[in-house]
Amino acid sequence: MIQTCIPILEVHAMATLSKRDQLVKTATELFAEFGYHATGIDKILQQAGVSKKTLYHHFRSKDELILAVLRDYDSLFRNDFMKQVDNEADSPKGKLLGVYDVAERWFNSDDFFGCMYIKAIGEHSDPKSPFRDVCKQFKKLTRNYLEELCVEAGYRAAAELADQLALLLEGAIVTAQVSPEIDAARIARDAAEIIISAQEKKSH
Amino acid sequence: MIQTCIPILEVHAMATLSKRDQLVKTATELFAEFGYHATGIDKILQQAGVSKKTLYHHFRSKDELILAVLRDYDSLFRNDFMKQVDNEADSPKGKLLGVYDVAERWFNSDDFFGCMYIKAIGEHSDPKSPFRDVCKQFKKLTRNYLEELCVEAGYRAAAELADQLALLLEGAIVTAQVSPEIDAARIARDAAEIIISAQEKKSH
DNA sequence: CGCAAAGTATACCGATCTGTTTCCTTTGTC
DNA sequence: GACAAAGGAAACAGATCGGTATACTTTGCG
Repeated sequence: MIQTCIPILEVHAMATLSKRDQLVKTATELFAEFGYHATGIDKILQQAGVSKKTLYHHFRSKDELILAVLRDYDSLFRNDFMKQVDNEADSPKGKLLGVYDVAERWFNSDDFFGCMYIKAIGEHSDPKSPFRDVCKQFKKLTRNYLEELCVEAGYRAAAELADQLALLLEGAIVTAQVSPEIDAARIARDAAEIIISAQEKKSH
Repeated sequence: MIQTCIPILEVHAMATLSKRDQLVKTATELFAEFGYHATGIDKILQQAGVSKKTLYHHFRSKDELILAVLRDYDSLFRNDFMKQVDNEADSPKGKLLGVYDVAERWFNSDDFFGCMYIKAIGEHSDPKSPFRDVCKQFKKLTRNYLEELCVEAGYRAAAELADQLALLLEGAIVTAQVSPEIDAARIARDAAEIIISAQEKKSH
C-alpha cells in the first residue's frame, strides 16, 4: 500500500503493536493458560518474537511484567465485557441478565482458562503481594458495574443485589473452568433471575 | 508412659503419622498456601522432616504426590465439612443454610488460602491433566451433598437448587480468597435464603 | 541375634529459571 | 550522512528445579 498521508501512517502505527504491548499480550495469553510460575520468561520472549534485552528495557522484572499484564487486562476485559452486555439488551434488567449470556460466550471461547485474577491470587497468596490490590480492584469494579445496572433498573437494595449477582458470576467462572461440561452460566442466570424477581417484589 | 497393652500401642501408632502421611499433610499445607509450581520438593521435605529418598520411595514423582494430596484431601475435607454442617442445625433447611456458616468459619481460619482444586486446575489447565478428574470429582461430590440436603428438605427441584447453591458456595470461596474483607459467606447465605424461599413457594 | 526393609544425609545430574552482559544491527531524526 | 536510541542474538551467571545414586543408620520382626 502506498503511504499517501500522515494519518494513515499513524493509524497503521497504532494497529501494529509496540514491543511492549506485544510482550504484555503474549504474556497475558500464556499466563492465562499455563499460570504465572509455570510460564517462563523465555517462552514469552520466543512466542512474542522479542529479545530478552527488550523485555528488561520495558520491565524491571517478571513480577513487573505480571503487574502490567494484570493492569492492562483490567480495562481491556471490562470494556469489552460491558460493551457486549450493552448490545445484549436494552432494558436495565435485560442487561443484568445479559451479563450471564456474555459470560457463557466467554466460557465457550477457545481462550477461556478461568479468571486471571483468581489465578494470580492462587499463586501469590501473600496479602501484601503487589498483585493483591490489582485483583481486588478488578473484582470491585466488576461488582460496582453490576450495582450500576441494578440502580438503573430501579432496585432499592442495589448494593446487596450486586453483591449476590457478583458472587454468582464468580461461581460460574470457576465452575466453568473446573467442569466445562456444566452449563455454569445458565445456572447462574437462573439463580440471578430468582434473586432479581424477589427484589422486584420487595421494591413494590 | 508405660506401655501396658497392645491396643494402646496401636492407637499411638495410628496417632503418629506415617512418613507418607507426613509428606502428604505437609505438601497439602504448602501447596494450598503457595501453589503447586511455586512449592519445591526440597521445601516439602525440609518442613516434613523427611528425606528425599523416602519421598521417591512412596511416590514416583512430584505429580503423583500432588495427586495423592488431592485425593486424600477430598475425603478429609468433605468429611470434616459435613460433620460440621450436621452440628450446625437439626432441620434439613437449617443444615442447608448452615453450609455457609461453616464456610464462613473456614474462610476466617488462618490456613484458608482458597480452594485447592480450583488452584490445581488454575495451574494445570490441560483438560487431559490427571488432576482434572480429581478436581471435577470433588466439585461433583460437594454439589451432590447439597442435593441430598435439598432432597431431605423435600424440595421438588432439588437438582436445580443444588446447582445454584453450589455456584454460590464456589463464588463465596473465591471472593473470600481474593477479597478477605468482604463477608462472602454472609452474601452467599442471604442469596441462598432467597433462592430456597422461592423454591418453597413453588413446592406448595 | 540377624536380616531385610525403611529411613537419613548428602552429593550429584541435567535441565530450567530469572536476570545480566556483550557485541552487533536496525531505525528514526536532526 | 551522522549519531543516538532501540532492538536482536547469544553467551553467561547463580540459583533452583525434579530426580537419582551412594553410603550409612535405624527399625521391625521372626
